[in-house]
Amino acid sequence: MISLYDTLSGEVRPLELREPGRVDMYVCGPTVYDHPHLGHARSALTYDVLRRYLEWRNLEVRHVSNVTDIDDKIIERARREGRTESEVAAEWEAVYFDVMGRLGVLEPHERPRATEWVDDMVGFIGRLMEADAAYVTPSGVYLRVRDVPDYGDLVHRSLDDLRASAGARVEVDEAKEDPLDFALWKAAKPDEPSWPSPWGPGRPGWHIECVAMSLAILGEGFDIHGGGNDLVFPHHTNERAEALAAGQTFAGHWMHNAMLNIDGQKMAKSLGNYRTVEELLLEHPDNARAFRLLVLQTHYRKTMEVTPDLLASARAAVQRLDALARRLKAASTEGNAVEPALAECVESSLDPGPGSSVPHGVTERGSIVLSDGDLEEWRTAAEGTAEGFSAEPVSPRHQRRFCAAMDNDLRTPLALTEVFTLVRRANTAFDAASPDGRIYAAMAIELAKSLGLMDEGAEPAADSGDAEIEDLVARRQAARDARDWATADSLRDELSALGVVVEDTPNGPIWHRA
RNA sequence: GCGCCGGUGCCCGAGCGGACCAAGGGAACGGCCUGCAAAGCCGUAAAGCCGCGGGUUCAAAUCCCGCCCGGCGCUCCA
Repeated sequence: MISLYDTLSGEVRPLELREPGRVDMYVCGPTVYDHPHLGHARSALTYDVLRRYLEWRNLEVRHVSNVTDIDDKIIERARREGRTESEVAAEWEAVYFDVMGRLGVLEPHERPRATEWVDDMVGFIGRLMEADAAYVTPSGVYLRVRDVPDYGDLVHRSLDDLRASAGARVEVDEAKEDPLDFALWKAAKPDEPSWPSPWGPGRPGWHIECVAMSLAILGEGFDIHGGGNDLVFPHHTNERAEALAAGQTFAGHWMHNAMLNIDGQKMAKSLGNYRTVEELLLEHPDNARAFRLLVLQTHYRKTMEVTPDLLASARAAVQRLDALARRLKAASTEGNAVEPALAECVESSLDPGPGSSVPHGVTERGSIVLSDGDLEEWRTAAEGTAEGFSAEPVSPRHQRRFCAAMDNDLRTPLALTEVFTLVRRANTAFDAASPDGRIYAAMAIELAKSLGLMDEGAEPAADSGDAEIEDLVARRQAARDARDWATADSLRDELSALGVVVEDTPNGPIWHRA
């Protein structure tokens, strides 16, 4: 049973799926006109982790995320650069997905572009007009907010309250019936791209695209609608109003991630502490995973801090995971992956309890290296019957706690606790030359993978320098065997000059790039 | 002004009524391991009793009231 905080009801509620076994989620994506910043990254990572976890629990996820490729900012940039809006949007859309990909964010299954769905939006507005929920003014088509039942429910504010602050910052269009009414369709202005409509040429208002596309692609009552918490009002409130006014059932669950602070202050261009993801990635090769870890170490509904120190600390933690992965690899005799069997073990300890509507288990994952014997041992160990093993039932217990934490509104900081506890147990067991080491290590890595913390096709594949390095490592080992420390140390210096770190283990030396 | 969210050790950050837990990560220091390292493990005491002041309770970091401080939102915004 997986529960998530629902902004609308204001409480953590079980995720009731429209269709058992499948989760349909729509997440508000970027407006593509500039470099993606760390805030975009946090948001994308939040939903990436949700998706990965749901999939890891064997749910089929359909993840849709829009690309807003027409709006004021894009028009402005296009004008400034003397290009077309679609050129600007195409450029930044490519940058966005490239950057997110480098952060390990899985691509949404569908990423509809607003400009390709204008017909649907026009159709949707047409239905609102027919229902007399909207009206036309010289500047466009507006939704009549006062007729929408429970308009302010998502922000938990009354209509009067909202009305009181409406216009406080933005000039109110006198033609509107009510200051809260918002544009569904903006009448074309000179030199702006426009599309035809029954109300004259123009372009869609901000909110209509998400309603039209989410309902068209996922259908009524889809499971989760997500985005940053700055979208709760007005964006999501207005999307919801449009859907309600059209008589359509909208999202079942509203999910919002919190913002982030840089060096203790909100990140803003005006404060000069605006950080792009590209800068982050350039700074250090491990920053992609370090940032993900940082995101995971803070609950998604809480403002997170980003400072150079925190990033460095997260990098150290990530390296700890990598070190364990190397240890596991070195300790595994033959590289025969027996993945499905391990998955079975994992699944056996994932029992969500009676009455759960959520299927459980794990999807197939590659690259955990264990022998068949290990698995058998693990299984019996889990039953607490095998001699020489103490891993039981500790390992499954950590996993259960991990799932319990994740199931309870994605408490990733708590879930990580289990991962790192497993890491320590694994290392302790390895130190003691206990067979438990591989079990703990495999489990720790499996859990880390479910959060996207371990690179998928892990093995970076031998590159050209490897033969040379292997040779140096071997010669150093030979020198050590001959107790020729001077030679051994100078060879280690050579390796370190190549950016290679050697670690001596009971199973012989292993090395990795720093 | 209205609404919301936080204030826990050197830093980040769990815990949200009692137990194994004030978790986990990072930093620092000491020790073990090591030919030396790296990695790893172990330990760190009397000023962390959980922003401050009251209250509820047999029992509160956890609930209630007030106050102080910080952050965010109120149609640009992840």
